[in-house]
Amino acid sequence: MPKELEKTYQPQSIEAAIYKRWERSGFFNPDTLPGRRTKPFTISMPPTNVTGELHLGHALGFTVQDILTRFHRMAGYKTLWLPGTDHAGISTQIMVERLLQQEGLSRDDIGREKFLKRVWEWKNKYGTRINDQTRSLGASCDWSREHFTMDPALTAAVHKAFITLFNEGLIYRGARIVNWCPRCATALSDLEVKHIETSSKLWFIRYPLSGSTKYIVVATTRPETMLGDTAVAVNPKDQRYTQYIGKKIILPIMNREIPIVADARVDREFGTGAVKVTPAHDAADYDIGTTHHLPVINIIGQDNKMTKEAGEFYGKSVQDARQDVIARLETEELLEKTVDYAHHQARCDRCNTPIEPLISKQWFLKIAPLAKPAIAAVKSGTINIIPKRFEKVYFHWMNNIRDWCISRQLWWGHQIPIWYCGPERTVPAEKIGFAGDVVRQLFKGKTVTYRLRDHHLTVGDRVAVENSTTGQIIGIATINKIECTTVGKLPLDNPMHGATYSHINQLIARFKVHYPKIRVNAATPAYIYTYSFAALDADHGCGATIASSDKPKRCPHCKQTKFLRQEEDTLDTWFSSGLWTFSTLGWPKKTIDLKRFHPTSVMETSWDILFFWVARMIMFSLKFVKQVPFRTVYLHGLVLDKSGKKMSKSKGTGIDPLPMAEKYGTDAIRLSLVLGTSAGQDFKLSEEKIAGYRNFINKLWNVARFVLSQRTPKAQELEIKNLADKWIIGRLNTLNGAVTKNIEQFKFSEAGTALYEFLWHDFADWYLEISKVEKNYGILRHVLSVWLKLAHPFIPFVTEEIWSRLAPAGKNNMLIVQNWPRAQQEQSTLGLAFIQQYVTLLRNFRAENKISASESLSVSYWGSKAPLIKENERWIRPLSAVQTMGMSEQPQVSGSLPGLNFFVDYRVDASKRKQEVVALSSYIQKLEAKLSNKNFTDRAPKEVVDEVRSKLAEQREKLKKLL
RNA sequence: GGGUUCGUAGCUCAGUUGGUUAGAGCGCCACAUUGACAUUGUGGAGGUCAGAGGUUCAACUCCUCUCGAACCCACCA
Repeated sequence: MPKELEKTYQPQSIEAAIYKRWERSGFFNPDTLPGRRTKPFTISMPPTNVTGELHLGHALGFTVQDILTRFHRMAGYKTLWLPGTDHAGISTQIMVERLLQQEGLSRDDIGREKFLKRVWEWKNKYGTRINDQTRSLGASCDWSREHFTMDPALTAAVHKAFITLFNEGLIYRGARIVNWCPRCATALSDLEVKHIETSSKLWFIRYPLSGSTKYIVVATTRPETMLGDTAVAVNPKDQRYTQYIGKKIILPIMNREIPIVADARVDREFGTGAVKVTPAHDAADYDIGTTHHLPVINIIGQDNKMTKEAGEFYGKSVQDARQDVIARLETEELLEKTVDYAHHQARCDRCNTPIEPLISKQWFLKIAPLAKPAIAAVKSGTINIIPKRFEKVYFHWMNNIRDWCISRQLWWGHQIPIWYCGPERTVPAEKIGFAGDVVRQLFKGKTVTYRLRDHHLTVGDRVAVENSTTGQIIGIATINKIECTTVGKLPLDNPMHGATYSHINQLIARFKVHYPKIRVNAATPAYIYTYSFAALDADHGCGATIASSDKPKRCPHCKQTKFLRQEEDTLDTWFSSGLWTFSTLGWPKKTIDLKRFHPTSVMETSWDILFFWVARMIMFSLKFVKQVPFRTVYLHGLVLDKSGKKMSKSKGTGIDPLPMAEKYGTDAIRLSLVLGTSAGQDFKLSEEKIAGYRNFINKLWNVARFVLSQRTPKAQELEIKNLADKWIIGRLNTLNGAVTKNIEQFKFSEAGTALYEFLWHDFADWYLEISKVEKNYGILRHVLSVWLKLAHPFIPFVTEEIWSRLAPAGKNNMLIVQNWPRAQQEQSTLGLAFIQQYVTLLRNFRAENKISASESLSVSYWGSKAPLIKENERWIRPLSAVQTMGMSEQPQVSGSLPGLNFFVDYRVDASKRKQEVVALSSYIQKLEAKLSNKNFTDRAPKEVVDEVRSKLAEQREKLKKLL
């Protein structure tokens, strides 16, 4: 005998024990699920960042995923929900850096190895905590298959992916302008940069024309970058400036002569129509600089300080340099004016530091070739995105995608599986998918042509120098001068900067061996870059770049061992999570799991990582396993605080899910996250809402208490004995169908709301009350048990607990593995619906006439439906709080329904009745107007017209009785 | 600059392919209450569905515009 239930539901004492029972049962694991299951259902849990603790967004995601998982498990699928955590490179590193900061240390103080040890300690602590929290939210995921993005198996997958892409020439290394976060001291991808509206100023600076007293005025938000200007650009169609195109300007302060170039990208409307061009520190200027072959002068270093190139400002912070430059310009009367200006400033997504665009050597992934099939997969419907409107956003982003900077100068992450043979990290890569550079080099007084295995080199880079005729590495040298001249067209589609015609044939011959896919194209302009080297280091590696997971035994090219050194950069954290759906199933090994569970069924995550993650998974999965990673993407909205802002722990506006779960129960939290919300739509959540669902859970608890308090012989369980039985079974069937359909269509709110309405209103308010009279407790118990199954995906804890007391015990008799109910035959619910209206009218009568409860009422009723009332009088009386009731015709009418009149023996307030007459008349008028409209009767469907007709007749009859 | 979402009862939000006198929860008002449940029950008040046009027999729902709010993307210095 189950011990008696507490008067109110106490989640705290129940949840942990139930979770433990589930976990021990093995039901989370598809391999140990009972029953014959052939069709797989897989969800790959978005790996939780090990940065800290869970927030409500996680709780929402887990809830939706758990609903889907539990539903499919009960519906007979071989169900796998695979959990895991993400190392979250930059975010976690920041957390640990902050921790160190409290100890007065920086990561450089303790070094890479010790720092990583600290991060692992962090990861172990928070990874465990997060998994515990995930358990406490009821997630029915298979912990035996749990993964972490830096597990050895997943690291192997990352290496495999990187090396494959590298060998195919899709990954390359080059010096490009990138988003540099000075605080994190790393490059970032475009996605990791947020644009925040900032009020700033626009400075108008005079640039004197060379050999003239005239000047051109340029406008800038960053006056300090003028030190690195190498041109002024104007729109070629701008009448104001056409005469100056090709002329020179003397750059103030630096006194450097720079050209005026024409470029269509310059907006004539903005500022003065003339733009200062700083290729080294602005992405747009970088592009202009590339077009016009402008020199690139780095005046800002990675430490956010001015470089030697900044002359007298060397060593100053960017902010100080700005003030000093402005002051200098003012004293030289070159500052025309300053105006207030609001613009969007680029900031680091993680630490909010303003981004400094810098040229630095990074690894990039050519992503357009991967994007193409990924676009097709969504376009063809192989992948479905819910809600659909996000498909548009996806297409827009994918169609405009730019190469992805995948290297990070972080310590926490997957170290790039690249090995260099040589002492310097600037030694360029060999197999990088483009032809490379051939340079004429002035060295030791002789002109020799060498080949460099990279382009976009800058002064100060140390490079491996190879004799391109013999292929022999001569040494490692430092570039101290670069010049550029244009020579004409080259026959290769990749920019072969600096190739001379005499070497092209040799090169093609060479590259045909290494890069059989290289294509020939006659339209590429070529330039000769002449690099001068300061010194040659004879003790060197061969400069080869080797892609390898482990340290190679020796350099495959020069066979030396002593110069091998791994690339120090790590990969963007999203590179590894992009492999998540298949790396966690064993890829690159051909595992049974991979075959069975991939593609996964549903990807459930929040819309704000559509690009970061979802898009990348689609691209990588198509690339590496030739399958979509998932069939459906369900995007949930963001949980907002009361004021409609994204919840933030630092601002204290967040609701922490775990104390809430402690206070109100996990089931209540889950309902509050899923009910009244819709896919992709952000929503506000308040504690009051959670409390409301706690009340519902308690209501359920008490319903169960009542049901359990009644003895029921098993045999009579499904015997429909009366009108109410018929009705509740009918309603239950409808509910069953609706819940099933709505979950299948990802309409969780509708499914949950239907469950809520049924339990509280149909079942508790009506059926349960009736059953106190009718005492058909078999049906009562049956309905509750079916309802528990239907509701289990939403509120697993309380349903499992009640189930354990309702059903015979036994491992396989846990609710979590019960078969999903199938809707039974339809039952007519009309009879009871009619009585409900009657009861409501009577209750209404008492309330509106302010008849106190103690006063007893006597009611007579008659009409064609009267026998129906007569049959059920025994429970209608208590429900309507009428003491005496009988079938007999009366001269007066207190109220009526179609086929039923009733009279209450009580003096009533006449004004109430008057109000009702007015309302009824106006409604009747409305219906009449509708029917007298010939257009309506002719064109509207017959059913609609008939409905209006019968309604009108009904209302007219009602009115007649009232008068 | 391009794009998206939202504007429905005091508050938080539902509203499926256009057809019910527009719904729920919370709050409010009135009444009830010792046996499933005060984390309760019964009843009620409260909305010209942001505004203006249009399409239609019929518009909260479709179209256009306007006004508010939020967000995403983008190299206007």
